[in-house]
Amino acid sequence: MTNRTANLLGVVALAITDRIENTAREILSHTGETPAALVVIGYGFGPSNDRLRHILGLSHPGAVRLVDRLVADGLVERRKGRDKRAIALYLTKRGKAVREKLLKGRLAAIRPLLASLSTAEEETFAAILHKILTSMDPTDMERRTLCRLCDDRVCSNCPIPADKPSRGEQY
Amino acid sequence: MTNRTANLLGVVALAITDRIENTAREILSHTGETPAALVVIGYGFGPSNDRLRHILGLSHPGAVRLVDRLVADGLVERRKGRDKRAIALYLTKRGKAVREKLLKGRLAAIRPLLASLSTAEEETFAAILHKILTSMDPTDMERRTLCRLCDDRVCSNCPIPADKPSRGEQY
DNA sequence: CTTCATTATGTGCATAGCGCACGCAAATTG
DNA sequence: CAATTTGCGTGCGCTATGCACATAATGAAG
Repeated sequence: MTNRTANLLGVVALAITDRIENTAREILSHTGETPAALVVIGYGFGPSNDRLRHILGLSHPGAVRLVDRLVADGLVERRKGRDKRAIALYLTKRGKAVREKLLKGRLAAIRPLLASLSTAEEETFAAILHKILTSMDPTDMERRTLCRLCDDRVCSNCPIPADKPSRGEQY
Repeated sequence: MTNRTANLLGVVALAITDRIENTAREILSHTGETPAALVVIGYGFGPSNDRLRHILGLSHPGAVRLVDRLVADGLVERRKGRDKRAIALYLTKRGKAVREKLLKGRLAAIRPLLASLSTAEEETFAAILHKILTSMDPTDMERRTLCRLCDDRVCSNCPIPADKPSRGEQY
């Protein structure tokens, strides 16, 4: 029984990530974790390479090269970090614009799947999804990983990072 | 409002595909569409290269090379198709065993996320997921794509291919 | 305040997965 | 039976990524 539900959830999850990836590919000319990097950097806390790498689940060199690509595209800047060795990553104007498109495209890719639900059903659905996410109880770093594609502006009462480590500058 | 639900769904979808991919990576030493290929071929209808390629959303050469890898690993056999040019793909004994692990691993990766739900909640959740899938109304080929990781044995009343083209030999 | 470990970045090199352009054999069509 | 289409495979290249290594800055210990 639970297996049947799990299978259905797996199908929906696959359908959604397929759609999100396709949308991202049309907006950005990079795949893999690159779109996620743009979203994460765009939160504006100036992550170091190492921070980014952990959030994206990449190796250290992998993250360096990923940032290389984004810098080459004029989407990301490497600024000075709090150390002379550490860097701080920020989006350029163009980077912010692309990030915006990615976030909007992601939601637009998902929304049609909710169209067939009544308002009540959608509320129920959202409540269950919220419960699932709450039950995952991830560490702070894992939260960042989970939300690496999130549009935090639409995520009111977010079970993940909205209510978490100071949105200000560090973490 | 719908955006919030969409965002929550996006997070859950990402979490699940992450988990599924991680599980698959531990079982198989290949990534990308390779696990899906094993599942699809394992349905036993002897797909041609071209059929497989469409289901997986790959280019033609991409599918050829993917099959090359699986053949090299002793997981897949190229048999004669209905033409002298077409081939028919089948799993070897080892291929079937690996496929089994993949399917079990996938469900095991998803199941924990449902653990916090009550029986009633899970039923409601399954009903909504079912409704979403039904509303997608995909073509036959798209169904196969959606279900390219499915364990059809647990998919009773499946909105996708269980109730579709003859499970027998062709399609 | 020198020395050593740690932290943070970057580079050379290699690999996996995939696409494009092409070639060729078999089938189909007119 | 010529012309087109279908189906498979190959040469070549590219993107995203990892491993091993190099190097600079920081911090801790004597």
